[in-house]
Amino acid sequence: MNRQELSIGGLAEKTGSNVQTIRYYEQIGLMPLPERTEGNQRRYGGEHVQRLAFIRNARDLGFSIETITTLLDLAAKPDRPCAEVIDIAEENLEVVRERLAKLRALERALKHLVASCDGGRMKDCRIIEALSDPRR
Amino acid sequence: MNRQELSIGGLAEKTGSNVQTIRYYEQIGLMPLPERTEGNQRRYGGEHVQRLAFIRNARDLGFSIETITTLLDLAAKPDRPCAEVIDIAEENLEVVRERLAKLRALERALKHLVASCDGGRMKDCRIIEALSDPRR
DNA sequence: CTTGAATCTATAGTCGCTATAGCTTGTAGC
DNA sequence: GCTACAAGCTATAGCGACTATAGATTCAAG
Repeated sequence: MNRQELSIGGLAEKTGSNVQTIRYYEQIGLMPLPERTEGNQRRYGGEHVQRLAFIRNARDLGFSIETITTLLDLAAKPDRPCAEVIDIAEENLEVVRERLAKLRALERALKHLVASCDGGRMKDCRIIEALSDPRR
Repeated sequence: MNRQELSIGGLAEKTGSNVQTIRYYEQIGLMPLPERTEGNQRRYGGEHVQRLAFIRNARDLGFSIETITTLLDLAAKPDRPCAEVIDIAEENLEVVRERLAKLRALERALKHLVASCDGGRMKDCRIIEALSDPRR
């Protein structure tokens, strides 16, 4: 009772994942094939739990699936320098910062838009007007 | 020479859009069907230009296509009160703010992650370690 | 044994686009 | 009128990361 004992639902619960997502990850090769019962049900052990935790942690931090694949490959090589991992994390941080900048600009524009209209009829609506502005 | 005179490429250029996107908008019903030449090419006039400008402006502000459909419907009713438009814009602003909060948290986590590793071997890599933390 | 929940595979959908293949039309230049 | 090339057309599939559903099987509890 310490080998592959988790059903897919059990694994999902343990890692805050979704059953469908786990199947999806298996399909795309991100999660290795698990053992199966005679009834063809998946059974997972500690290594799968760990790997899925890694994946979900990385997803939560905004790493793409492709990047996670790379990170997992790198993590499997204990004697390599971890400079590459640092690079990847830094790139990701940069992307997040760019997204933040864009969202901030968007917030500003929306705030301004909302403030520009004081109610009334649709034909005088400043929001509709602003949205109707010609482009370029 | 002032009726429907713009080709789809012309419309795309005038509104900073993409030909494919315009066709997509037509397919999902967001853009009305235009007139056609004998050779079956689309030809657009001022009303289409205006409508597409509205759509792109709204998309730029993060409104979903569904919401834009609603806004367009509302805009077509000049005597209605524009309270609904204000509500929609405010909701959208709220969504943007939530996304901002999430991204800020993400930036913080990533910043911390990047700072936690000072190079070395993969087996001592603090980033990999952090990603390997158990869930929940 | 029965029942109901969980599991399975296959397939399609979500959101908002974007790309491509193969064919036709339009336009400019000769 | 012919040629060449760009732009147009429809149909279909793909992108990224999931998510849902249908119909069938397995599992576990009573």
